[in-house]
Amino acid sequence: MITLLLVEDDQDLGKILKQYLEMQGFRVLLAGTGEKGWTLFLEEHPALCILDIMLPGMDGLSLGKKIKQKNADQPLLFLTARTSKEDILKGLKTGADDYICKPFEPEELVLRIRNILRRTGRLEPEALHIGKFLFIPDRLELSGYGNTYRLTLKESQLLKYLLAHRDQLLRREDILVELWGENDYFLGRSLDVFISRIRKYLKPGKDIQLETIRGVGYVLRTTIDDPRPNGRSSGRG
Amino acid sequence: MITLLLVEDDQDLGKILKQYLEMQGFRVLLAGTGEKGWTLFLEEHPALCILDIMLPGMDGLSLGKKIKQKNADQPLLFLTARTSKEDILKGLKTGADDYICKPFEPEELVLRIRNILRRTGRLEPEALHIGKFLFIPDRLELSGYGNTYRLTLKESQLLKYLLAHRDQLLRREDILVELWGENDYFLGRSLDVFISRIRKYLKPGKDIQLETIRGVGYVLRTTIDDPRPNGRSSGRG
DNA sequence: TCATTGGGTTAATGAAATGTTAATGTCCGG
DNA sequence: CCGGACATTAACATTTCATTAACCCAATGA
Repeated sequence: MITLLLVEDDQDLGKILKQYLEMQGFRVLLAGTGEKGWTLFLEEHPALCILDIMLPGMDGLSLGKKIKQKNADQPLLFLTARTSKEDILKGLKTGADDYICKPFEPEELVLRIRNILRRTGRLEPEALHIGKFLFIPDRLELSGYGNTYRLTLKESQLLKYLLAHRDQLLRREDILVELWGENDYFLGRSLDVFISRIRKYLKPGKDIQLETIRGVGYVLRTTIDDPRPNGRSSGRG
Repeated sequence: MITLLLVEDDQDLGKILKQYLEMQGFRVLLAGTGEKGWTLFLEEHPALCILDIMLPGMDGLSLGKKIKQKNADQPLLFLTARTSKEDILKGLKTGADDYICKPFEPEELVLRIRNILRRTGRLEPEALHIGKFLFIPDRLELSGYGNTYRLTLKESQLLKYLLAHRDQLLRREDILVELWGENDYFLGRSLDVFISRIRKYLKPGKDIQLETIRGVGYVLRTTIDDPRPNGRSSGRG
């Protein structure tokens, strides 16, 4: 199991984050001060340190510097208030590490954590098969038939969602709510555009059908992954 | 039948919710503490866990975390009070999960429950038997005698309506009002067309008659009403 | 028997849904 | 301020499918 070190002096925030991250399958060490964080770092060698910048005593940046001196490759992720000085933010950006401004969505935090872990080779990227394609959502990469496409974020999200529900009839409304958060006419057209693009990518895969169910939504079917003996005839003669 | 686990320490609220959800056709396990909830989760593998965050002893988040560790795909729905940490709790919405703030309308809760179950594919699609055919309205699929037909939305709605009233004499007018919202001469002809199509689909089923009652309407009769070829073992998990 | 009426069936039609490509807007880093 | 990347919106093309029309037969009743 992957161990994270979280150094955060706000008790409530710290506990909630800890629980949330644990729910996502990480092991989380929580420290309330920079000093405690340093000790835990030495003892446990966490895969990633998440450091709040504003800390009583040793602040997050100092702790980060100390950690880097001990282990230059140690991945760090800083939590910072939005009001921080621009130069600090710049400094954080240019370094090899990531940072995230409070207040943030835990979802986003988890995304960044996974990204860092993957970049630094501590987490295997999720790889999904679609017929003869290989899709790595975290890298926004779809490869197969001699090509590798770099998908955009939305393309990737849509493909992932379709794939997570293969052979299910997905109502347009559900897709819209899941990916866009709401459902109106123009978003609907947007969905059409993305469906179109995904079809273009998947075109070489003759065993993959992204079918339209008029008035309802879409179904993604793959023959290779779900080999059914036979007997699917079209409805209309 | 779909099983839900509800962990809620408020006895009254718990009972009311349980009854309401049972009225909606769910099987509901009610636990008053996190510990009891954990036991029930292990024993019953519910399709969805509904967890109050504020619980004596093991709180909802901790329980959720424990459940996720056991089964990362387990859908969760949190009940939460509208507190200062609202912005953080907002982040609990991730993937299969959702949250709802107290106080809430039971209808809204049911809506969210159904959404999650549908998204995660745990809501068994309604499957209806017609002679030797199997009809799944949610998928617009009618299969039997070696074929699977993809029905259109209207075809599907009509078939569903007929089936819901098998062996009853359905007046043309009633069908029209139910499916089209009104009743005029041309809609009547439209109905004729759809009846014709449905008869075509059902043709191989000699034990199925969609009879015309001239001047009144139709009756759908099936000789084999409740097909139990090898006992009723639910093919799904 | 024929006349009449309700319904059956098939094909043509047109509106709405969707597909597709291009233009526009927006954000972000330099 | 500019340029690139990308989502969104617009504009136009295409497809699907309910409706409508047309023509048929079957039942009813005088």
